[in-house]
Amino acid sequence: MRVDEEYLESVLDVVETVPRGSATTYGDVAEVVGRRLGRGGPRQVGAALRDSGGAVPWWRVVNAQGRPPAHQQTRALGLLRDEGCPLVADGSRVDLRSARVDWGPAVGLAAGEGP
DNA sequence: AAGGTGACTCAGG
DNA sequence: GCCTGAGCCACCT
Repeated sequence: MRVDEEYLESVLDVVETVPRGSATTYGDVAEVVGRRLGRGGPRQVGAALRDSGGAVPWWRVVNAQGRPPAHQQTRALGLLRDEGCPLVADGSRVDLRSARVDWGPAVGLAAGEGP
């Protein structure tokens, strides 16, 4: 499945803002992008990142359990560990309680970001 | 038009 | 913690 250009761009935009050493979830990205475009969901975010081909720090985007995508799991966890992102004790997943970026209720609606 | 698919999520057992 | 099933959205046969 592919996503259209506009959606892809928005997703990349948001993911690029995730600072080194933290992470976010597909659901959160979907919420912010959805706020701007009024469409999409977590699955669309996944599709967008898949299509983006590494143009953004995709490894900072994990699922609701703090687990990176199955295909790139080892790779992602390694990168996250290297950049100092908080992981759980066994390093198998991100500790979202401390690593998760908290996007305020208005992120994505700031002037110049919306349609 | 109809059914399949997936880098998702949530509730249940 | 792991597995299931239902819900989900947009694209692809």
